[in-house]
Amino acid sequence: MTRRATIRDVALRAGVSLATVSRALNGSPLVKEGTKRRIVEVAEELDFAPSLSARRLSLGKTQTITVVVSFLTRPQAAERLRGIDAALADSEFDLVIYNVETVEKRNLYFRTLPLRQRTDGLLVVSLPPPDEDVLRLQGSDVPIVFVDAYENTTRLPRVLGDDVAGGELATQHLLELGHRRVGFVGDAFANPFGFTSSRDRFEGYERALALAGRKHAQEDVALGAHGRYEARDLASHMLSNPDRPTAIFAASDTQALGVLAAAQDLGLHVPDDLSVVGYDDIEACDFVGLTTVRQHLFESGRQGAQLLMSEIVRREPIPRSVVIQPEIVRRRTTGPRK
Amino acid sequence: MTRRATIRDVALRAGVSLATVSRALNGSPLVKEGTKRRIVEVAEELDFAPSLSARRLSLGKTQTITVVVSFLTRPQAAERLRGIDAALADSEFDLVIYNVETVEKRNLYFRTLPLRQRTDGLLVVSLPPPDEDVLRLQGSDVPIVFVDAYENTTRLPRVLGDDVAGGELATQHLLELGHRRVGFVGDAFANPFGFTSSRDRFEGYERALALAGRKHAQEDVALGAHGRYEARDLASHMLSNPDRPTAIFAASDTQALGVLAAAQDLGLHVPDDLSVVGYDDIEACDFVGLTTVRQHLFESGRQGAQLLMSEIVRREPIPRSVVIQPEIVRRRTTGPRK
DNA sequence: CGGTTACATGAAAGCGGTTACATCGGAGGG
DNA sequence: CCCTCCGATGTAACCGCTTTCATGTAACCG
Repeated sequence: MTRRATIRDVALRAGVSLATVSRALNGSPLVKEGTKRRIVEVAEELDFAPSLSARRLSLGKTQTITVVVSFLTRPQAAERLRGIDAALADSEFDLVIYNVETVEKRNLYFRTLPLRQRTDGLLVVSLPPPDEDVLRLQGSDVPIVFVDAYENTTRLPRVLGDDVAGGELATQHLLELGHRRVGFVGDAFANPFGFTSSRDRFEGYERALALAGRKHAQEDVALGAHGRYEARDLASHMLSNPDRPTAIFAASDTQALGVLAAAQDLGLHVPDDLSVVGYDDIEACDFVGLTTVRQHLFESGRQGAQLLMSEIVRREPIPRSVVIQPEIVRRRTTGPRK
Repeated sequence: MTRRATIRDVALRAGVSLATVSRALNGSPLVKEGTKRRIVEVAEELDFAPSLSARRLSLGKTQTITVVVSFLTRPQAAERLRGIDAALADSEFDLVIYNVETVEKRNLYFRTLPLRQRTDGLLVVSLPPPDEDVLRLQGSDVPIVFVDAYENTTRLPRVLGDDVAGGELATQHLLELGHRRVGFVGDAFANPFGFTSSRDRFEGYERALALAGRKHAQEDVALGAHGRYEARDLASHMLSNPDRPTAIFAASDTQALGVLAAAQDLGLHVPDDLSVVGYDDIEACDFVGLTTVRQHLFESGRQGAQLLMSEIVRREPIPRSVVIQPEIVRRRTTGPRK
């Protein structure tokens, strides 16, 4: 077993030509039944497997879908990836992954990946393109779909959650429970990647307040770096004030968990002294009992992948934006204002 | 911009031959500095990018590492994947991913993926090969490394955690705290994928008990399907007995979280009434305060990928088994027996 | 000043498939 | 009975790159 069999070897052994073998193995109707059988037999005997590289070169297709995802290990990313995998699992496409955790990597990938020579389609997850690449991406000959990337993707095909609506939902829920002062803990709006979810969720928060004829107090909004510990510190500060909000909406579950930790530190009982709502509905919510806004993560990945496939395979025009509506999931961290 | 430029176009425009362009672009020292500059210039003008398929076919390499991973969305898997990505990020290899959640998929992948024509190397994560494939894998011409797969990989290169030692560590920790009756909640030992972690951790548990001159009571061991809810039910039952263990070692963090839920249901205070130790050290442990056994997930992925790379690139003989030792992480769910 | 040598470049043969086009034998029609 | 046409197969070009081997040139040497 020194060298893998090629289509040539099969042809020789089966006593037919290359072309016939290729046709037979690709199920062309032009090959007589008997010949086909013989060829398949020989192919198995020789343990033949076609070279993907050769096939791809010849076909002029890469048979590959490239996924560029930011912060692969965040639970959201993994869940979306599974949705993508589900959509691709029974297709002929291979799934190639690039993980982005730095701006440099992002820039590099946006410059080098959207090429016909590299991939048949690009799926970009949770990563808005940098300004300088937008135009090129619009004119790209490679189909691209963005999932969970709002900024700079207006004229590109994308699947989005409605963060504003989600923020409104969360805040509304708290207001309905009778809370008058609702705090907000989120990411700083400006960030190197151009993530907008915190900003948009905040917008929904403001809108809900406005609809109730309210406005947030300056000190009820705390923004900082993403992360549980950072959120805990922010919340600690906010809650130490004796004149504090009775509810907090956090821009992500991770941050909501930080808020919960802060409450615990301060001896505040949840939900009696403080109600908390998060965002995303990651797995941890369930066992912590965190009320949150559910994005349909798996679904967003699946739909993104399907959009991309239909564009690639059927050359269908892509609807510009698919929006997936969030929903509120009530658990144990929210209750009526006491 | 109807057709992407090929190396031919560059050659033509630069007034040199194909060969020279290829050499120039691949940094061969054989090309005169001036020529090289001109070629690079023209290449940029034409926005040239080499076809990967053609390159791969010509080189006879796929420049691809294939990762087969079970249950991609489990936090462990994602973290390991990140380790793999880290090791590969600056290499020339693309990362192709196959997610396995059914036995059928597993069988399919083990049969079709380990081929020179498909990939330069295979990294199998948390998925022991089925019996019938072991021999073929041993004789495979594609370098393969297993990560976190014990069964059927004895004669294959692999990176393993020491589950027995981990189980012993966890149990020892509880014994040192003065607990006399330590329960075990884990997965059924038999399962379609051949996972062995629960069994091995149990073995460590027994060993620690034996070293302390103890033996577990029949009713202190509960096995069932993996999952938080399943574990909660098992623990509920075990803890309802008035004559119950004062500590429980769970075979995974997920299950430990179930045990905690059961304790809460029964009004048992942790750690005063019950100590709980998990396994894995997933992210949730930190905010729940769960004492656990840390496997070095990121590290295991990284080392697996590196092993594979060195085998591929330098044709180094692979050390058979790399074992990564677990360590105990003390948090708030364990305390002295009261 | 002719011959060797080192260096830069070109020509062409792959890599392993797919497929347009040519070919050939036999069935059907006039 | 010959011509046409069709279905099955073969031939060869091509996909775009790498690399061996040949070639030309200029520098170097005795």
